[in-house]
Amino acid sequence: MRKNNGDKRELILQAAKKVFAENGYHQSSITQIASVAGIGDGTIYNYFQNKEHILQTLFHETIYNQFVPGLQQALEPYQDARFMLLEIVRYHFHFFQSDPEAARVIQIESRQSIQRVREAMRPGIRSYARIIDATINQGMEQQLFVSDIPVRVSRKMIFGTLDEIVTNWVLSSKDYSLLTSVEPAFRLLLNALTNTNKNPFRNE
Amino acid sequence: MRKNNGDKRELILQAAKKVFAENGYHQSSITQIASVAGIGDGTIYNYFQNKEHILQTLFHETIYNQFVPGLQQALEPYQDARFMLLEIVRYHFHFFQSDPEAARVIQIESRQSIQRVREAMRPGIRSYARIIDATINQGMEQQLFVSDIPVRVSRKMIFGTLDEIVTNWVLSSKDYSLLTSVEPAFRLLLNALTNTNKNPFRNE
Amino acid sequence: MRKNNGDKRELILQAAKKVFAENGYHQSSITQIASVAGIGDGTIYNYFQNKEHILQTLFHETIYNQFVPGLQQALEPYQDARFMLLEIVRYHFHFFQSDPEAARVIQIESRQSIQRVREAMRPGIRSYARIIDATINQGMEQQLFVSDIPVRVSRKMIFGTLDEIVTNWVLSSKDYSLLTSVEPAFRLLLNALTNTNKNPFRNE
Amino acid sequence: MRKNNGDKRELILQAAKKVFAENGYHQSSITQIASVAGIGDGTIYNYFQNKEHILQTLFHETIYNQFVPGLQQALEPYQDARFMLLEIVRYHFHFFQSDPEAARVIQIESRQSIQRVREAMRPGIRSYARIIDATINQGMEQQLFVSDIPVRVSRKMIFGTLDEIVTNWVLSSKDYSLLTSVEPAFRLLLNALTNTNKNPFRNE
DNA sequence: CATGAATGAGAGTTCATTCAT
DNA sequence: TATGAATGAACTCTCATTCAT
Repeated sequence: MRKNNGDKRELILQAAKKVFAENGYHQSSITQIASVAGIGDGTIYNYFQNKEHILQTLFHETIYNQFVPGLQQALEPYQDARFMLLEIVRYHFHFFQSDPEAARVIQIESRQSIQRVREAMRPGIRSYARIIDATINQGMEQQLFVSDIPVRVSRKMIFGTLDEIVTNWVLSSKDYSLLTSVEPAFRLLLNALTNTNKNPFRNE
Repeated sequence: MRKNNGDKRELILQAAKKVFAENGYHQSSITQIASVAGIGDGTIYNYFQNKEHILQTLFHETIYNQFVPGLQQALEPYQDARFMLLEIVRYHFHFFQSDPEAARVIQIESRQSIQRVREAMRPGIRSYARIIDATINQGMEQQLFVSDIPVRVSRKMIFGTLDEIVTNWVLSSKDYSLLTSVEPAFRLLLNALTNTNKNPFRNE
Repeated sequence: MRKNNGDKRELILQAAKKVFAENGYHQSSITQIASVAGIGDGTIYNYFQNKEHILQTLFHETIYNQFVPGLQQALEPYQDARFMLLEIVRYHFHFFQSDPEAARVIQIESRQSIQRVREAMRPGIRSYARIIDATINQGMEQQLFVSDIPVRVSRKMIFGTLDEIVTNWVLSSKDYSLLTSVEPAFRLLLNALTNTNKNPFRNE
Repeated sequence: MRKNNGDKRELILQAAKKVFAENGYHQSSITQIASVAGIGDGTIYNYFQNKEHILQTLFHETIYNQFVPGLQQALEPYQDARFMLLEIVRYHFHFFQSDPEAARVIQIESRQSIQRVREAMRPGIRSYARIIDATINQGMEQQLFVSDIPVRVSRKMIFGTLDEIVTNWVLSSKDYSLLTSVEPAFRLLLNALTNTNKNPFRNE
């Protein structure tokens, strides 16, 4: 049975993920991707408008179609914002650890200054942001989290922290498990969000 | 009297910063940089080995020669780790706010998958990391900061948070001041490092 | 049906031969070659790794694949080393006369100081040298040629003489036939190799 | 005392000889030559019109001003054309052996297909040719040399043979003395010019 | 005369994209 | 739909030559 279109499209995406992860977007050529996919160069253009479009799609499908839905599902069981935060941390690390190539492409290659690539990233990023925001808001409603910090800033802290830890891991030899960072990262973030210090410079 | 090397070299770096910030490294050409600098293409090669070398130098000079020394000086007056943390936050935001082009290049272009570029960044990044680590350690010695979180993780949180906030600002229309984020970001980070949730899931 | 590789490759080689013959290797550009071949610049790189490789191939194909096999065939009928020497002279002049562009490239451009080019020529040159050496040895076995001169030196005389005559012709207006030199050159070389003078400085 | 013009001109020529011999004409840069000469790039243009002109001059001075006069002087004592031929062989090999860098430039680098370079070579070559021709003519008048071969062809044999031997030596590791070739080369050439094979294919 | 920083034309080469098959 | 040879714009980089000092 001949491969259907869906398969071939996916084939190209997987090949591109591999090649981008290995060499970087600008150092990768269409010929390389086609070669890894075992197809002709021209065939790629039946499925993607251009090279840039592959990267856009790769990002969009990974974040918007995989990461975010998976996270939503993973959060469903929880009500307590603290548990939800823990799950976000765990899920984030787990996701990228289980697909290091995707991690590399997302963390490194998508940070291109190409405007169109950034725009393709936006819906996925925004969905993720909304989930984090909802969690923070819920924590505030549950009077578990500080309420005098703009949600936006808290969210950037959460995302920035997770992102930084993953990026460091991606660029390392990856000989340690990302999951060992779940606990300390969670505790830091929970600390940050938990309201107790009225006067930060108190000397009690 | 002839322009000395320092002048011309600096001229090229400034032009490159501008062009890289506007178009991104890979989308920038030597001809563009030369044109902005008001010099001939070939002149650039009297001062830099190649295009990559310009980017490397830009990073190194900005982080290692400007950012880090400035931060060290800014931290000198302080003893209390909490004040030092505040100064780190303030300085970080202030630095990039006052040179948005540098910010763009540092925040975005540094995410290159070119190994040599990453390596050129390393000394600067590591110096910065050492300063943050020293601050955290000092806070722990002063029994101000929690001591049961690996310094490495705390540092990544701090850096990741600041980085994320700056990146968002850089990619935005920049119509708000980064300095408005000093307070909330500091409070979050201080909370993270000072709060103690012995039992994070307690329901008191 | 699409042109096959052989055609396009040959097309490029012929164009390069023409252009190199006219301007010399270093004064020839890829664009000129492509233009003469009636193809795009980039196409050349589908068949040759780089400009140097074209020159190497040109040498190799001309000497190793054309000149030497043709000479071997031409020598087959002969047993007497003197007839073989005559045929070498005749064939050498005939070959280059019938392809003056090849002659020019071989005679002039081969004097490149580029090591890789020299190395590409070696197999062809060595094959030719072996044929000449075999002829000389045969003449000595047949007691027709002097046996107290190193074969190596005799071969250099033969090759040097033919080469010099061709080079002069190539650089001239080529308004005379190389073949007029067959007889005198042959007679000189045969004289040189024929053993009769015991005392070179005799005054008989 | 400051170096006078003659010195500096000579300095440049010597530097160029060295650099050309080492890297080849096209692979050598003005900057390299200036550097070896210990002067500024621009200074070279006070003494030579351009890079090509240096090569032309180098050739001209070496052959026309050094090689040829030296040969004329070396030939003076001799009357017998055979001794003159011997001296030509000896002198030719001696000259290039004692200045291998000159040899390399003359044998290899001057064989460029640049028309103007070839033209600059002509007077020197022609002078040398005239000396060889005179020697051959003298030998014929003295009834020592065969008179039924065009002088032009004999001269090409002589020059081609010597040239080929020197070229091979230049391109070799030069671990043998060129002078070992004096005797066999001379004997071959003398044979060529003196033997008489009225019927070359006789079976006596 | 001497300098060497500045120049810019021109080189070789790459590679995303097209399109005839 | 699949192909991959062909393309040529665009790139980085070199270096002979100039000229203000």
